Amino acid sequence: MKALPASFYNRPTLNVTEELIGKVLVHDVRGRRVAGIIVEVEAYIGESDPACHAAPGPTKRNAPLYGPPGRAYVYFNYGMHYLVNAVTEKEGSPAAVLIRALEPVEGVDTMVRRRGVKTDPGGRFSTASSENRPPGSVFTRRLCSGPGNLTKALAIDLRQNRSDLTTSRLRIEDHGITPDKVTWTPRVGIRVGTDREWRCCWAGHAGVSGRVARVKD
DNA sequence: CGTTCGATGCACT
DNA sequence: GTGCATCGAACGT
Repeated sequence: MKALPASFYNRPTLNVTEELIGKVLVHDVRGRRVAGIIVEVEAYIGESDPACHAAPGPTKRNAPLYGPPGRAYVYFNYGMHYLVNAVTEKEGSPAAVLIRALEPVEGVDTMVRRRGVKTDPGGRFSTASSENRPPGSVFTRRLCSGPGNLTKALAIDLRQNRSDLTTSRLRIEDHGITPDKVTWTPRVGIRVGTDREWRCCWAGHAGVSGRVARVKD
């Protein structure tokens, strides 16, 4: 399956944001392919967006945001989580799309092991009914739900920062999957820039993360 | 169902 | 020293 070309990312970020829903994030580690359908993302656009890491201007950490589109921007947060973004727009225009949730489709056993969760058939990581999923896939709906959870399941860390999503073992592919409908809401887990409705979800999808917007003072 | 809170490390002021 | 683009356990209703 072919990865999306750089031209896909070299466009207005909100267009890329919406069209990433249904695409497939893949990580190949030592020949072990693990993948999930993207069902929830958020846009972070430019130095004028107070929630974007580019808001303070260029720094060592946010440098990938200023780089070429189609690269990964991975950073470490809260002392324990890695978060992965796809860099968008032309070089010099700092913007990216945060990947917040996946529906697991390949390497579920590997994801379960990396997450360290128990596969309790009756519990919260159990299979769930879902339409629009490839036949035969096991849908463990919480396995890759949340930006910190999915990087753990896919073994994404700072080694993948600046990886080329069009050619490297961390890639985003088009499998011809399209959501029936997407929903735009305010972004989640931030204290500033909550007025922008730049979170895009596969409407009604069970894999969307359960986090709620924080109340502003 | 809801809210609160501790874990944990680093970039940035 | 402060504040995170989080998570899940532990509580309250």
